[in-house]
Amino acid sequence: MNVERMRPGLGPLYRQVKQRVIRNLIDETWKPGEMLPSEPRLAEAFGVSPGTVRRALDELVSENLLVRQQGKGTIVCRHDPERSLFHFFRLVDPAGQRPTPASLVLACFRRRAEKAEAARLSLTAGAPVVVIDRTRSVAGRPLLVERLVLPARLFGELAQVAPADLPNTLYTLYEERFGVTVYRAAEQLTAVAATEREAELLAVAPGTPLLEIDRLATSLDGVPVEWRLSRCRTDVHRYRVELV
Amino acid sequence: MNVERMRPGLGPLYRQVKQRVIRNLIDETWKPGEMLPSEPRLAEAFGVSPGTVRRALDELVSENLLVRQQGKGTIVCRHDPERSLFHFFRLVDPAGQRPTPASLVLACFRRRAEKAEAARLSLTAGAPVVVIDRTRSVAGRPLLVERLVLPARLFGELAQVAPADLPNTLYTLYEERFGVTVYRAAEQLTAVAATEREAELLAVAPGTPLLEIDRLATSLDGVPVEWRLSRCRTDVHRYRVELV
DNA sequence: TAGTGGTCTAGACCACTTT
DNA sequence: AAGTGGTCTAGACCACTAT
Repeated sequence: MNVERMRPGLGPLYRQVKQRVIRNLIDETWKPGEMLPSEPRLAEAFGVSPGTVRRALDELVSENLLVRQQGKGTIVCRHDPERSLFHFFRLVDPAGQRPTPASLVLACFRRRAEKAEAARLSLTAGAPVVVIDRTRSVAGRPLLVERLVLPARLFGELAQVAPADLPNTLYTLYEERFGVTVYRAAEQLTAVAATEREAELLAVAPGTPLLEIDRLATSLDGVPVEWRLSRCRTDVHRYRVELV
Repeated sequence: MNVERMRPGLGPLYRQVKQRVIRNLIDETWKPGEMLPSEPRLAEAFGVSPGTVRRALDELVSENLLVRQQGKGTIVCRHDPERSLFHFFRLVDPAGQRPTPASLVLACFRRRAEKAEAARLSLTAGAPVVVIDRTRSVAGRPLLVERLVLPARLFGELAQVAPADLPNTLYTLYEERFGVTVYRAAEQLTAVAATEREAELLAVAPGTPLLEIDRLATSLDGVPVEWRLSRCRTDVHRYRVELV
């Protein structure tokens, strides 16, 4: 086909195809869980060869945005409850297994962003945010306490949800209810001492060392959508990372 | 070529090619820093098409075992001091920059493995190991204290090296002196309280929360080659992870 | 100029799923 | 039987590096 048509110096053709696919994911032309057109069909639609489409999809699969199913087709990744946990939750038990924590929402309300929050979420000072405080437990034992801060522009109605109705795996909710797909996150870990309140919530002595996880999650288009600050007991569970 | 010749049900052809390349890396047919034969040459040698070789090399590049240099060729990754740090060292300063820590070796000796050490390194009970205790500092300020345990079978002579001669980036030494390439590691993080000795070495109060990093490093052939237990101050530096 | 990796195309055959 | 992704091949042209 006519290569010139697609390439005003924007790099390799397969990356342009990849970006067009991502755009279709952002505007929900193809929604999570849905199937994409077949590779030959996409190739024709984009005016490139099947091999080029394949390479674009390869990258998207390796970035966990798509899943291939041999003989069936390619579908848009979904934040099923399992995936949500398996993908971003890095705490494992002594046997290396991921636990299934249960949430207890302590508070869920709307207010203006504090300075640090606005900075972290790239919001203007004082922009409205939704704040969620909760604890998560495994087998009845408290594991962590955390605060989530979200831009109200994206998640405004969240503050009206009854705390008890907030699901355990929020990313599924973000996706199904607000059309926001979290697909990348950066975490920063430090060791801190438990405050009085944290100690009480986690059933440990004040001053106990806790693992603080500071996570900033971004959506498909690179916009920060959630700031999450967790403090975890690590007497049983540990944070696991594979370095390649 | 004759596909049957290479495939007794061992999976895709390009993975068999990949394994053959890895074997050549293990037995040092191609050493770190050296250049591989060109892709057409490899294709001929392996009796497959260039595209298949390319796909095998693609995976090895994405696993950081090879580096491509357009117009020149493909070389075997080397644990340069920078790479060594950039690749496995996850602590960053407040600006997100990786520091260049300086090492101070406290001890380096040989003894029999303790039970936990043998288990972790897949050694028989009481097998000889080399133990290194050291601290690492940034800008004169202590950052972490750590103990490394290595199988003496692989690193026997290490115990005879004068502590002052041990380089800052050990993985370079492992590779150049002992032919051991570390290419994968798993880390487990917990929060712990500083002991008296750690507090002294790190210039903090006893009981200060520290980030404990438990790292098991494995070589090309999947054998554990180093167990490293670090305890870090996180008042300035933080452990950073990207979740994709 | 020759050789290398980087990209793109085109078409074959296989394994799997669906109808 | 038809359609899908998975693999493998073959050859074109480009960008870069060395000489």
